[in-house]
Parts: sequence; structure tokens; C-alpha cells
Amino acid sequence: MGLEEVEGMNPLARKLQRLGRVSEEDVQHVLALPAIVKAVPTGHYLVREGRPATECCVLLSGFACRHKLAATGARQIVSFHLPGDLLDLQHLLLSVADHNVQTITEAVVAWVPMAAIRKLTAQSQAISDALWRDTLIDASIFREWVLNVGRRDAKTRIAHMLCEFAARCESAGLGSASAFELPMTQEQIADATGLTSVHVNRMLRALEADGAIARDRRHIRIADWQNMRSIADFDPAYLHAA
Amino acid sequence: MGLEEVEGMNPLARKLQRLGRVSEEDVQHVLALPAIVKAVPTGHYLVREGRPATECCVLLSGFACRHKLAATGARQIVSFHLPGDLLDLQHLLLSVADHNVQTITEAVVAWVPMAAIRKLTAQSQAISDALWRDTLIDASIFREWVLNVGRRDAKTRIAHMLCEFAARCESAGLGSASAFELPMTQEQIADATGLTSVHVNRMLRALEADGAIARDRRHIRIADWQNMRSIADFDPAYLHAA
DNA sequence: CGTGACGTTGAGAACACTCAAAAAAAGTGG
DNA sequence: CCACTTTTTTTGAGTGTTCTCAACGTCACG
Repeated sequence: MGLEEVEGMNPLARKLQRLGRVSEEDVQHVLALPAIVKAVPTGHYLVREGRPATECCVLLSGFACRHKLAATGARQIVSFHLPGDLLDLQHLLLSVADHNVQTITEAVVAWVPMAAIRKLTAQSQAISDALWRDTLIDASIFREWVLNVGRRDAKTRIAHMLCEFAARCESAGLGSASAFELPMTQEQIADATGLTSVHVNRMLRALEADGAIARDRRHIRIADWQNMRSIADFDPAYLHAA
Repeated sequence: MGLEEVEGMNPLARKLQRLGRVSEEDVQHVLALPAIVKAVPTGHYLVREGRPATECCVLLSGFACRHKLAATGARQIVSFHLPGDLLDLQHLLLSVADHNVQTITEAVVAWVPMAAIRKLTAQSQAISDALWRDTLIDASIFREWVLNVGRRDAKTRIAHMLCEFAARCESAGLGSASAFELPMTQEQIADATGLTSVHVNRMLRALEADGAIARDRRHIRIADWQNMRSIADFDPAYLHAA
């Protein structure tokens, strides 16, 4: 089964179109890449630190996170991933993985041989640019996370993470930024923000008490987005979405 | 004055050779790029957040840092840069800067028009790969910084920063990793590690008291590198230097 | 209806922060 | 080269945000 046979609007095609001036023909070339599509369960490792990668994993549905471990065993999530995301473009040019990628929900992924992608990037400047641009946007998000974890207090930090997730979901066509479902546990939010799950819990309730968000289970509503932006110190410029 | 006229072994040429299979001819093409070389003082801004960038800045001598500001005014340094580093390759494909770049010492920089670089990357796959690879390594370092700031305690965090800086200096040919000069103030170390300068001072003295490092002003000696690696939780794999 | 994962709450401890001030070093100008 | 200023480093005392440990509640699922 190939990428072009994925049901519904292909999230990868959508993402490519967002990334730049990629022609319809180029998108077709990408979707024609040889791929093995698989359904994987929650918690499944897609990339392992220290392992060489010869295939590129595309997330077609579900959510994933990228994480690293400290010597103490503490885990730091360095990014979350949505349908359409290319999960290891790094390995197009870096031979060994420096982090793990793991699903946080059930997911459907496509495995594409690196060699096939390299061939395509050599042929099409537009595709090469789009993929490079994608890795640059990832890097921009990492920079923002360094700031988030390094210089914001717990409440702001969590609010920022929520804003970013909401904005990215909306821009990926997964629904509205003002009402969405969180796929991650509070412990995963903790690992992403450099806090403990206990403190994440307290701060989520504090955000709720402040009226910044409304919660029902994992469902989040942001009634006043301008207010939330200000509480979260969130300026979406770093997402380079436009 | 062009890049090829820089005195001594050109740090950019050295870096390109480290980045991949770039032929002597390709290196010459890079050095032949039109460039305006300038000496700039300490604290000079090379890139400003929010500004579009049409030129790429190459650091030829001296040191620089990349930083972002939180709404509270707190500053987070997200990376340090050494001679040979390309300071805004991001802007090859992202039109607006999402962070600042500022010198932390006197420096000499070369300004190269983006258009000229784009032309070169379109012509040579090897150069394009080398530059893309450089941005991917930057991203890997950002990921490590998220972990460093998010999940390591203050002493480990500072030790890690020192190890990284030492390793990068050595690999850039600026001297030995076991004895080097720090170009940054303790306040800048604080901004890079998400701490206060007061606490950085205490932790540096603690590292000294532990025998992990020896200091004289900004000069650092690491007698037992294996010990320091272990204290710092430092594994250089993420630098993808090999 | 049991079991395990996830979320919630409380009490006490700790790591890092704030404020403040002095000492040392590095620039600056006469 | 010395007096002066500014920046950087160092030290102390008290505070607070976040952590740790521990327990209990709740929900999903078999």
C-alpha cells in the first residue's frame, strides 16, 4: 500500500502545500514514493536514539512525541507531532538518531526509504526546499522550547505549550484552536515543560480557575484567545506558518 | 574584500570540510561568494527578531550568541557560535527572523547575499547537503539544550554547557577541550542555562571545589575529562561531529 | 467488578531565586 | 601610568516556586 492510497485528504500533501510553492505535480511525486503503511499502538517507538535510520517515518494519523533521556532517567519531550509530520527528516543527512520518537496515541505511519526521498530532493528544488524548510521550522520550535523551559514560570510554560499545540492543530486542519482535544497525559505535558506531573495538574487547575481555559477531561476550550495568548506569552511568529 | 582573502586558514572552509564530502572545488566556490567583511564590537546585533534577512552572516572570528526574550524581559540564549559558523542559514528559507543574534566578543563577520548562496546550493548538491546538514546539527543541539534546561539540575546543566563549548571549540580547531578560554560572562552562562548569574557563580565554584574544573578568570581547565563527562551527563553524539 | 492508568490533593523539603552589598577586574580618559 | 568608572564576580541572608513523597479518587477497559 502506497501513500497515495491513504483515505481522505492526505495530511502529508496538505503539509507540503503549506510549506511552500510545491506544484501539484511535485506533490504527486511525493505521494508516489514507495511506502509501507502501518498501524501502530500507543507507546510504540518509531525512532530509537543511537540507531541508524534508513527509512523516514511519516505520521498519517495519531500523535507522537520526540524525547531524550537524562542520566538520572528523567525524560524530556522536545516536540510533539501531528498527522502530516515527517518524523525523521534529520536522518536524511545525519546517520545516527540522537533522540527517540514514540507514539502517544494509536497511529498510522508510512515508512519511506531515505534513498527514495534523496532521489526526489535531488530532482526537485521545490521539494528539497519544502523539506529543508520543514526542518528549519522544527528548529525554530526547538528554540522557542528552550526559552519556554528556561525562562517562563510553570503556569506560563504550560499555557504556552497549549497555545502552540492548538495553533499547530488548527493549521494542520485538525479543528479549531479554541476547542480541541489534548492527546497527551499530564505526565507527558510535564516531560515537555520540564515540570512534574503533580505541578502540571495544579497549574492546569490554576489556568482553569483564572478563566484562561475550560477543561472537560482532555478537552480544552479557550474562550478568550487574546487573553490566553497574553497569559501564555505566545506569539505564533516562530511557527512560520504563513 | 571577499571571503577568500581572510587571513589564515579560513574557518568557513574548515567547517565545510567537516560537514561532509565537499570537494576542494566546491569549497572554492563558497569562498568566492560575494561578501562584505566587517569588524564589529562586543554586543553588536547581527540578526534582529522580526526583521527580514536578505544576507547571511558568517562569523570569521570572535563569538556570538542567539537569544530570545520572554515577555517578562528575561533573556534566553539558545546557542553560542564560534568562528566558521553560519549565523542565519535559517533565513535561506524562512523570511523573518524569530530570534536575535548578538556578538559576545569583538568579532569579524562576512555578509553574503542570500541569493548568491541559493544559487550555489541549486548548483551543487554537495554544498546544499553540507548546509542543510549544518542546520540539522544546530537543531540537534537545540534539542539537547531543551533537555539540559528542562531536566538537569544547575550544576550538571552548567557542566554540560562547558563540555559542549569545549568540544565544539576543539572540533573547530580553536584549541584543546581540556584547557580553553570562556568568551562569555557568568550572566550569559545564566541566560544560556536558564539560571541566575548568582547561582551560576555558586555552581562554578562548586564544580571547582569538586575538582571537576580549575579556573583562572575565564580560563577553564578540565583535568579529568572522563570525570567531567560523567558529572555533566555529556555524550557528544548529538554534535554529529564525526 | 477488578485492575491499571491517570488525575487530584496535602504536607513538608529543597533547589534556585531575590535583594543587597562588597570585592575584584576590566575599561576609560586625563 | 594612574584615578576613575563600569562591568563582572563573589558572598550572605531570607524567600518562594517547584519538587518529593504519599495517598486517594476517578475513569476506561477487560
